[in-house]
Amino acid sequence: MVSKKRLNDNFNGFQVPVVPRAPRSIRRKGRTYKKLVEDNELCPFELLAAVAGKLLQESESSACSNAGEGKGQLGIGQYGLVKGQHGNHLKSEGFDHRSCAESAFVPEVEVQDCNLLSNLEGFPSEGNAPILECSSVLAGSGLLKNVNSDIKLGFNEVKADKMENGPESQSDDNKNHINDVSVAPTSIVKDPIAESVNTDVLVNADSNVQLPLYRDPIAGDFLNNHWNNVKLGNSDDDEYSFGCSKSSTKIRSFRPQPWSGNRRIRKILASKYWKASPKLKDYDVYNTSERLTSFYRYRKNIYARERYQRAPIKKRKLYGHPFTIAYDQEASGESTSSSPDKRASELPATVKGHQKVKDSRVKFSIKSFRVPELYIEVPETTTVGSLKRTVLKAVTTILGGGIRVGVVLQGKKVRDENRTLQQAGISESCNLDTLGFTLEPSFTNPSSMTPKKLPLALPYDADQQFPRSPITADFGSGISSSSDIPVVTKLDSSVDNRKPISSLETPTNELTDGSSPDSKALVPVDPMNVESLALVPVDPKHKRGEVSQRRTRRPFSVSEVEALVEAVENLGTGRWRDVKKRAFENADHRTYVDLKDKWKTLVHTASISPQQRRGEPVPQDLLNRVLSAHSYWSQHQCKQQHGKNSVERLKIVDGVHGEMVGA
DNA sequence: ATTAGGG
DNA sequence: CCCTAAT
Repeated sequence: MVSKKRLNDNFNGFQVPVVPRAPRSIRRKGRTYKKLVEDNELCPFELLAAVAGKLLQESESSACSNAGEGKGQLGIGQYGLVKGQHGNHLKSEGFDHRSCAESAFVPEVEVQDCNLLSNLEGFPSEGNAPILECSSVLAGSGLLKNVNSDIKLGFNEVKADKMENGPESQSDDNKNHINDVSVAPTSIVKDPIAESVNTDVLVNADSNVQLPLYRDPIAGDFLNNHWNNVKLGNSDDDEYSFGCSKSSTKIRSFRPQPWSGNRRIRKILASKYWKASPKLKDYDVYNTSERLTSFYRYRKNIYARERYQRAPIKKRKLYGHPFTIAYDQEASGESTSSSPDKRASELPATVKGHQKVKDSRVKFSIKSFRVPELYIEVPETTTVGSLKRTVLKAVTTILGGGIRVGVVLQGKKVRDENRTLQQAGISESCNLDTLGFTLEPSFTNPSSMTPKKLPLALPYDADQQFPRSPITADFGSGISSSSDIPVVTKLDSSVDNRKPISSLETPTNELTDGSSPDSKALVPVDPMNVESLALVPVDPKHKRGEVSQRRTRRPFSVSEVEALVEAVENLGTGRWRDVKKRAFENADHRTYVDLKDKWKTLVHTASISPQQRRGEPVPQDLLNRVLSAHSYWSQHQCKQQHGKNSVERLKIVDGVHGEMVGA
């Protein structure tokens, strides 16, 4: 928690977030879900994955940073796969307009500890601010070994706003590199269609975006310490696939912005945030992401709305095999209690700097990251290239909003960042194969089932320039979509304004409650912590290897509440399954139990004074309806009788409160 | 698989 | 939201 706070503070406005993760929820999902699942396939965006990987590295490095700076690089693959609507498998085929991209895959990225990294690359440990560089990685290509501290993110087209935060004290000045991430949409250059999947080359961008991430250079002692690595390969795609919702099929949302592949934006991050915690221990991935966040934050232009979806039925299965893990090392398994000394001895070169290093290092090779579901909507006439750009934009938007990395073990999110890997069950003995990482936007709106809200507008920088290359032509169509701009407007004034906006602005706090936990999602392997942790008996609750995680909190939106109220008015309480079917058929993350619980809370909320209510305010009229319906159904033991009659009666009730009418 | 309730 | 018990 502490950390959480810390983070928030740092970020200034960024909230933490809600994490959109794949909902584990699925406790019971009806066939409906299955259907969805089937329909949806994963579409990987490598970018995100790459970024995520980067982040991870970074975070690690940052952790290390205290001691020294680590460098990590991320590679970003460019191509994302999009599935056809029906296609089940990921294919690299061209996409349909409507296809939903569920996830992006990233080539494997190997993340090494900072330490390792630092060692490897030798960047000067001192002084430089590490930067994350994301280079593109081709699929298949494997690991990035290099770790440089720089991350580069290039956004094509995006204009760079310059965000500069002054380099913080940290110093980075020059040192901090700005990251350029270049994600070049390959497509741009090439024929869109053809490229679909494979293409991508990374573009180098000259680009521009730089993110200086990091903190002061610190001694690299730290680095030295760890050597053991466990590799974890992630293979899952699905685990969290965010499905497209069935109904929607379409992707909603982003305003397409065309951009040229070449352009890049540069931004500077404030170094401040990048600082790593002084101690290695705490260091969490989060920081990294946050840093990024701050970095991007400025680009408010674009909003991507995300929905998190769940992979319904399969969820569990998926969870089961998200990762492939290879063990490099010996130690991890033992880690639990092994004595430090012993380990140390085991690790050769290892520990120079730290004495503590007892545990072995865990090396993670992340093949892909699951990205939250993105909804984008473009005209059918748009080109593939444009689509790609749109997707990219959406992705970058998300990134801009701040990305967080979540760790999922056996389908459960590991939220406690303070937990050691061992405690979390991430060790050889445990189920490494069930380990997964997710990228989570920091700001997200829980999607509601309501479509109307869904559309997101992405405000974008008007000024952005788009190259006028041949490609540009393509854009044209895409751009046309940009006509959607209005959408943006819509967003602002949208009905729900509160929601979307709030989501952005409101940070984390609220959402966080339940969900924020992510902030601690990644547990860096910290030798020191390990030790200390080792002393502590493992929490009985968590079996080794398994971390139980609560579902992410997804506050009901007003529209959802409205739908719920409506359904209950008509169906009565006690028929949650029906309510679910009737009003939340497409909301995979809302189980009937959730609806029941929500109703319970609504009744309570309606009973208390407005001052005592928390969270997103529910319109009083809705609350009145809640009370009316509750009252009504309490009197009419409805359970058995509902049906038509109910409607009538309700109306009567309404009269009383005057609200019922709705639908 | 649902429902009801407590935590 | 989770968990459990009872259906």
